[in-house]
Amino acid sequence: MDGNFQETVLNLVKQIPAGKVTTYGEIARRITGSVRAARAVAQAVARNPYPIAIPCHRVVRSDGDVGGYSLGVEKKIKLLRAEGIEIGGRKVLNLKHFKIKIN
DNA sequence: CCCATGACTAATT
DNA sequence: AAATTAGCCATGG
Repeated sequence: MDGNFQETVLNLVKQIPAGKVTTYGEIARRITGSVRAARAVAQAVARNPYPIAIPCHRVVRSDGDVGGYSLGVEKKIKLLRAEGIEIGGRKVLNLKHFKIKIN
């Protein structure tokens, strides 16, 4: 198979440290050079086979909304809170503060 | 190759 | 500030 895109996405996600987050768009930008593939990135992480080992719960929306999660949004919020990320409603507070760029 | 789908985004209302 | 809308792109049928 040639599914290099998903593989690349998951490899980048693996590099996000606990207590930090990034956005679908940032990952897209890192891979394609533009934010336009953000939706494709979401597709890739949505099929993440190992949700805990590969911390896709640390990928959120650009507007601060936590976005979705294969094991349920509530679960995603719990995981993020457990890592010290503050969340109000469905949004990450101070996103700017926790957001990081990937190498 | 065409068409539908979705864990998105930026802009507009 | 919340809701809508159009645009985009990697998959899978």
